[in-house]
Amino acid sequence: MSLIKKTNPRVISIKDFSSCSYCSVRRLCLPVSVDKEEIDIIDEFVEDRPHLKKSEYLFHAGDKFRSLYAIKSGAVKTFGSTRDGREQITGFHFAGELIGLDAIGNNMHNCNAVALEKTVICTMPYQNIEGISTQIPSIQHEITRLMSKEIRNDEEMLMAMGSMRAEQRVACFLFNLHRRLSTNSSDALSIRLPMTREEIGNYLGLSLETVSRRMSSLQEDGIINVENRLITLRDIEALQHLCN
Amino acid sequence: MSLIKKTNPRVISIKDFSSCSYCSVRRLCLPVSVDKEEIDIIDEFVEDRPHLKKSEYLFHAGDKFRSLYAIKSGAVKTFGSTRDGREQITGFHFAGELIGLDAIGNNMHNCNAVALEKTVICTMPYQNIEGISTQIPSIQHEITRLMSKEIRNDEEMLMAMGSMRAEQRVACFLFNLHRRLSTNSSDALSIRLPMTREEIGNYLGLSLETVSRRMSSLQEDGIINVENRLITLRDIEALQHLCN
DNA sequence: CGTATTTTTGAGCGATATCAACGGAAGTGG
DNA sequence: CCACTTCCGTTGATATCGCTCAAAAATACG
Repeated sequence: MSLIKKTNPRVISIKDFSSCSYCSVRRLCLPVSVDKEEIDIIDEFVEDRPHLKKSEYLFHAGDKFRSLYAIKSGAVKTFGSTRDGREQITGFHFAGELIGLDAIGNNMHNCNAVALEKTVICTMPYQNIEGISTQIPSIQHEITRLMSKEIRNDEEMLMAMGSMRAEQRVACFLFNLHRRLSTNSSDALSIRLPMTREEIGNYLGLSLETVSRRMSSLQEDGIINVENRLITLRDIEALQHLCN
Repeated sequence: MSLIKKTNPRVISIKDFSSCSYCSVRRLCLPVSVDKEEIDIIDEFVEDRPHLKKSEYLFHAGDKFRSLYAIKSGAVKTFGSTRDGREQITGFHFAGELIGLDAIGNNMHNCNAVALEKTVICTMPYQNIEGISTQIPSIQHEITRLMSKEIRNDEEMLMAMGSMRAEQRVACFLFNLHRRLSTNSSDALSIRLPMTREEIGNYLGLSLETVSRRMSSLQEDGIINVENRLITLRDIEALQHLCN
């Protein structure tokens, strides 16, 4: 491939810009601990990169598990449905994050995944991943690491839900977003929320009104600025302190 | 090993009764999808089987991650500490269940694990597991499956915490125990709780008084019987219905 | 048998949910 | 680009669930 690149850079550059090598979130994604040549192998097993519009489903609960999905850009929510029809959001996911790991266990997706905004997805068929793992052992290790991290995240969230009051939950939620959206090069001091207050409340176990009220009080305390969906962090120390 | 067994059965039988082959929870544990000869290999990498008394630690948060632990008998709680010193329980674990999976990611235990009663543990050094995975590929797959299952569990719990009222949470908690403690051969209609009301409340995000009250009301409704720590399920249908 | 721990039950209070109304933003179709 | 509609966010008033405090009963433990 790199050979072709030299001889015909114009055509190839189109593929390149969607490839892992040129992906802006590569350092957060599966090929994190993989060297240059190996990325091409990973690239090959990325099946396609569908563009989702807002509210489009990536997968439904009950779907057969075929692939893991990496978010190239945009944002996704995952949620289950209670029998009485209401949805319960279990996570928000951003660029560089992998979803579908919870489906490996029983070969079936256990939640729904919906784009919160225009989103680009890298589809990675799990069979290919398992095959590739023999060639690149670090991939298996990386998957294990990511799963372990997800368990940790969920359990952190459980701890929060068990012991925190509304204001703490909201603060914790925002601080968590801050951490996840910050990169080596930039601190995410302004966050444009891709989800509604209702979705935040659903996720945090609060009513949408309480989310709104607690955001207002965090603003009054000079910790954040709220301007519709644009949240500006004014005192990160204080925010972090609320999270313990 | 099976050779020695024939020549000197008396000595070996002692080892056997603690070995995986003879373990009563084998079908729930790591060697679930492994055939006879392979079990001996697994047996070999089980380092030791410490007996924990009530309140003894299996590991502390911050400990270097060395091993996964399977519970042979007894019960364990895992919990983290908030900065203000209180503990937040993230899970209860019973015979046949594996703990420590969340530590693989950052090579460090992220929570504490304490025996709730007399408990026997199988210590499985992770290095050995990784090594053995090349010999028994199904082991790696099994670990992945178990991690995925834990993610699913945690997310189910998150859904519960986000949307359920106190009575539902308690009902859900009991039904979950029922499922986990039931085996092919027996339905766990009577459950002897190894944890206090306070620990249940901590786990469910409720006060110990509320746990007690909601158990009483479930009893009044004829759904369960409460006799100190012995819970008898009288109407499992109704219990399950509350969980939704 | 006595002490400590755990559990139950009651009373009052506080945090958060629910209900309601309004204003603003965003999307839609002309 | 504007008018219309729908969705979203804020704020206020009231209701309710679950917490805290308190005390006593039941159980476990040495």
